[in-house]
Amino acid sequence: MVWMMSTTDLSLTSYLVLGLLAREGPSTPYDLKRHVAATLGHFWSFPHALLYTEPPRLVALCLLTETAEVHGRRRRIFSVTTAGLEALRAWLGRPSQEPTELRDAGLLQLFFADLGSSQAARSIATEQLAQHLVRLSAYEAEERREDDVTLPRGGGQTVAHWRGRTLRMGLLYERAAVEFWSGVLADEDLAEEATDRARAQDDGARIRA
Amino acid sequence: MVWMMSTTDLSLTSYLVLGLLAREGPSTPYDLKRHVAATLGHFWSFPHALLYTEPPRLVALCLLTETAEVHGRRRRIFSVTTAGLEALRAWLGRPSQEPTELRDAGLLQLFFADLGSSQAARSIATEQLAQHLVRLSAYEAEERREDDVTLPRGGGQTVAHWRGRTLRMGLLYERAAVEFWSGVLADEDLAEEATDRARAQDDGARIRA
DNA sequence: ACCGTCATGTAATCGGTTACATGATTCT
DNA sequence: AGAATCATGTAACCGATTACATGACGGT
Repeated sequence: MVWMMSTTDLSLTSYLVLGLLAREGPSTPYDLKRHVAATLGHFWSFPHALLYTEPPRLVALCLLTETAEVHGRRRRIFSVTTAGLEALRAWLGRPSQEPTELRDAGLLQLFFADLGSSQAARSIATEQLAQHLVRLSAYEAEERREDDVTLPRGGGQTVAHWRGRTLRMGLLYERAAVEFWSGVLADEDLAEEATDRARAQDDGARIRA
Repeated sequence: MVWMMSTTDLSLTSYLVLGLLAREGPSTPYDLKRHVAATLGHFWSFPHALLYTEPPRLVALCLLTETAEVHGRRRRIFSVTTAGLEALRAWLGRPSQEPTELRDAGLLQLFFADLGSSQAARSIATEQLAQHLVRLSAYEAEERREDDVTLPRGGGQTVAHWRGRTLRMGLLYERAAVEFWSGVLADEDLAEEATDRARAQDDGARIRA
């Protein structure tokens, strides 16, 4: 078999678009946007502009085709071509080895908290903990809803499995985050107690002197 | 107090550079690179080129100063200015609300695994699990080393706390990831068993017919 | 002296983000 | 009819990634 040109291999965004179109069939960028928002979008931001600009790129590579609507909202509808499907499958056949990219502004702030005010770490951790708790409970609510829909089917968990999985990864991450930030807060409390004690002792010494 | 121009607020990379310089004192981009590699770099990639191009940007904003070395390797040494420190502190005083960005190629592949071969999910999960196990044990080893260094000091955990923290977040994340991917593999095993059983039954029926 | 790796930097490209802008629908 | 939101798109900027390229240093 002749080896396919690697088409300067595609970005993860490309595969996202390719995959969604393969699964959902012909869609508009707005459709893509909604699907993303409901799944990966929870912890991996894909600004809507991306989902408008990426498909045309893929059309240029012959991995998609475009159908323009004539009246009403002249939206652009995209579909995968055979080549597109092939590219997607080829990618799926090569398990990725790239490490996870975990970018978190709060974590960066905590990392430098010692350079800020004495309360910096505490306030950062408080904020982060609050945020993660909110997201965690949102996920848990979504999970319950999902269960309600899925369980009645009984047995075969073949349908909408992918959806539950991103949900589950999000859940596990948020739990880890909550644990982490709680730990930070606890540490801070300990540290504060310690300095309080030290100060008290110091004051005592000063008074005695 | 007159409110500082927001200096078209800075990117996270800017704060990384600002913070490292504030903590470590005057450094070359290469110094920065090493510090990053030993801490955040584990799960947040900062290509070295960034650490060479970002400081000049900050110099232009008067947040850093540059000292050029004359002979030997004419390296560029950067230091924070008072304005730089101020910007850093101001940022630390505003706890971030941006959500975590969790970008993972493996997760994306899993999300679309149903569109690939029947073995796709399994091989993706196997690969990911292996990767995460490696990183997890690397973190654990590093944690032990860290403890060896830290514990003897006894009492006050004021030193090198930041380092342990990124380590800890990495650890918790990797544990979550290992749990996740193990779960995926288990699911796949169940699913395969089910289809095997179904096929066996089917074969049986065919033979009896 | 040579080789390998460490160290240092620059340039070009390209994808992602922000910002802008406007057209449809729906609801009141 | 008007407001609000949904839906749709474009363009410019800028940061990040890649690739290239070379200089110093340490060991043999």
